[in-house]
Amino acid sequence: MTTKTGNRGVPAGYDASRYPAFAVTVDVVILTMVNGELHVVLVRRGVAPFKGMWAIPGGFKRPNETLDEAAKRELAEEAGVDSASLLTQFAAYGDPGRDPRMNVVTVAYLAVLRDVGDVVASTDAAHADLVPVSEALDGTMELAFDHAQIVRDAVERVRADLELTGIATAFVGPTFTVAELRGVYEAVWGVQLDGANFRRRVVTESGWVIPTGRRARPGSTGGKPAELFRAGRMWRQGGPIRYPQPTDRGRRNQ
Amino acid sequence: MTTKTGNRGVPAGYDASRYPAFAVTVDVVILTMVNGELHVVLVRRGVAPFKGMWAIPGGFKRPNETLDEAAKRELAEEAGVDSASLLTQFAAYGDPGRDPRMNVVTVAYLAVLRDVGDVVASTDAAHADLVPVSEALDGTMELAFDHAQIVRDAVERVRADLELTGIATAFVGPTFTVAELRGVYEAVWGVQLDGANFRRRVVTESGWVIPTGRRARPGSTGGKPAELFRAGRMWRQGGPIRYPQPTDRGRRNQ
DNA sequence: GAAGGTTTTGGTCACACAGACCATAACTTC
DNA sequence: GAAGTTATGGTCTGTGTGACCAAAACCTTC
Repeated sequence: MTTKTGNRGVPAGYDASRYPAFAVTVDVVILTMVNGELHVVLVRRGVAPFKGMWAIPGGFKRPNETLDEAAKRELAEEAGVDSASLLTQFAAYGDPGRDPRMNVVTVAYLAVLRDVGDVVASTDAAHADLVPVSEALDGTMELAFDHAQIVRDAVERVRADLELTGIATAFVGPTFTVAELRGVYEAVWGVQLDGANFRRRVVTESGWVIPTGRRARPGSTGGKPAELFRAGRMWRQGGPIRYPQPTDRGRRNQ
Repeated sequence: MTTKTGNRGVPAGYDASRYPAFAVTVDVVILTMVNGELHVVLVRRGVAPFKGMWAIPGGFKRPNETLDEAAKRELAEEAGVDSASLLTQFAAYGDPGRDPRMNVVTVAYLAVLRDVGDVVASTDAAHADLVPVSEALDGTMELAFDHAQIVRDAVERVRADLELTGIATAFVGPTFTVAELRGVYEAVWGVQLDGANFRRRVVTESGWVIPTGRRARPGSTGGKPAELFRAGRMWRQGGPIRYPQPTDRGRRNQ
């Protein structure tokens, strides 16, 4: 490895100080399902700039870590989460002036958590909060930097990945009911799916869900107790559900 | 905009020099169709490190330009291309040691060109070359930095985008034949598609292709001259062709 | 404990679509 | 002309999807 002190083998034109220096940050959009609605983890900024405004967790990348490692570290430090079901990079932002202090290029990650009822409580800083994405993006909440755009892009990514990857299973626990899984699709896409058709798709074709034999306790509103499943291997190669195409056929109840 | 000299409004903790400095580069994977095969534009590095090896075009981001602008500039400077049909960011790479000189984070872009028969000739540096991606990735060509992985990721992205976006039309000219368009899918996916079924899909349903009334001159091998089409508006909302699902039904000729 | 409401879960039906497969038209070269 | 090649239009069949119905198994309330 060539060190900065020794110039051997490196021509004179390659003086590192000649090239513009940037700070590189990693920001993590943490999404999860709460009460059948998509939520995002936001923190309150305690320092300028944008002091007191909401922001997504993030921080500076260190020279000796990869981008993925930095994202994992920030996830743990700022949101108090040890391991997410899913952590993927999805975009980079580098507009001049996006940070008033200096030139900052940020790499954005998408994290999906399951069952984060205690995340808000467990974070030691106690400044992290779960906010519905609808509220975070409807303009009433002012987000720091270009974080509103970053959250928008993350949600857009999830919507697309729902068809292409097994990201839906990252929103639910290790065991789950069919209705729970369907709720993920309905919340992220903002649609209503037929429960019977959804079940047929994932439970009839083998490989998507594996029955555990146990049943979930019905909610306070009653109903037949649902079977509990584990995620199968097929989720590695995509998702079983496609975004519903509007048909002009039977639209009886409308 | 806050300058580095004045510290007004910024707390003492925010000394920019305290945070690790990175160089930020933008690299562009330029893909195009040549002779029914997917090709990538590579340049020979004239300077260390990796002098003499192949690399994808790229360069340092300037502080006063956005990432998208930097990509457009590099596309013009290094490959001699004024405007690509498509230029999208798709990943960022920041592993420590990926550049032996210093800490470099690179943002990778995917560019798709149509009709680049003269690109290689027109580039003033005359060091750009069109290489089949199969050759670029089969291990015989040594690519600088982590550029082999970047090209792999770009191709993977194109494969997925073929179903989701109108990226297929970026590979063909402003007017094209159905067979030309089908060739894009066959080359990128590495599959054989039935010509009749493909035509029915894109030409029967309106909005995908618009007939121009003209016909293309048949190739030297003969055949009925094909109709020339323009791309319709539907490509904005996705692609009409899905990756073929292997069926176990009629496999007569095999 | 009976009644009514709710959720799960299994089934049917019809339509659209995708893939396989001809068949014909319109060009090329030999 | 004859033979080969490509484009283009058509048919057919199995599969999948969406809409819908109905029974099963729980809850709460009277």
